[in-house]
Amino acid sequence: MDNSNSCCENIPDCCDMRGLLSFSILWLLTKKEMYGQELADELGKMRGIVPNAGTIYPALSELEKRGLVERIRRGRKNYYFLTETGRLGSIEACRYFCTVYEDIFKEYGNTP
Amino acid sequence: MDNSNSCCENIPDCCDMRGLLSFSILWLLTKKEMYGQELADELGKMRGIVPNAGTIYPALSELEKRGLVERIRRGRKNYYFLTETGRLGSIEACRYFCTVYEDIFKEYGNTP
DNA sequence: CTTTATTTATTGGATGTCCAATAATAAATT
DNA sequence: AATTTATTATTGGACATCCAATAAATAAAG
Repeated sequence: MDNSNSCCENIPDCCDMRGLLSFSILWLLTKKEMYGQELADELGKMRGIVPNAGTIYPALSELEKRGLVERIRRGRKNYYFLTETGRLGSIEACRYFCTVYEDIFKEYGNTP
Repeated sequence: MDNSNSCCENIPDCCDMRGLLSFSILWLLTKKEMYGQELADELGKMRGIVPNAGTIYPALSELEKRGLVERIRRGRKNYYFLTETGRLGSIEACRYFCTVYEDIFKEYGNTP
């Protein structure tokens, strides 16, 4: 089984890169509605590791509980999509995120 | 007391923005060596919240234990600086970070 | 020398993220 | 109908990050 990451360089082992899961989910959902596994796969493309079911479903439930996402069932899939609160919240969070890590991106990002 | 953040917009409440503390510390230490409170203040400038002593000192101890930072005492201050491993690790982590969140930065970052 | 301020440090509790393991449900296939 | 596959879901344990509260050690100020 190929465990290499299609998207990014090796995952660093020098420090913990956990966090920002809910943030990333909200951002992905600004692009299109997705069901659980689809979201997990997209997160895998971003980060190089596909989050486990025990990681993603509790996060989705929490976001739903907070009124940031809703779901609709189609066949056996639960499609998640942003509420208006979730969409506004994601924009706010993305702006904050970019301000916080701006300098790191200027230094290491590929800005063509 | 002015608790407003000098650097960034309001901290979002839609999702958890925790994580990446050790990553941020390592990055700050690529700029200059710093003592604990100085690091906490710099993190405050970045993120809008100054991390508590109970947050930052355990993180520094862990980084030291892993051989990523060392410290030298001057007066009552412990100055932390990167080891060679820490410097290389930080670069690796920054590259990974920028790849993972590239699209968010393209969308929300201020790229003049 | 005594007091004050700075800096470092620890404890305890909360929460989010992480995985492995297990299971339940529902659609598709045989 | 029975089996297989896809998808959702939960449990339990680990760890990083977060704060409030408390304290100790050291330098500076009086």
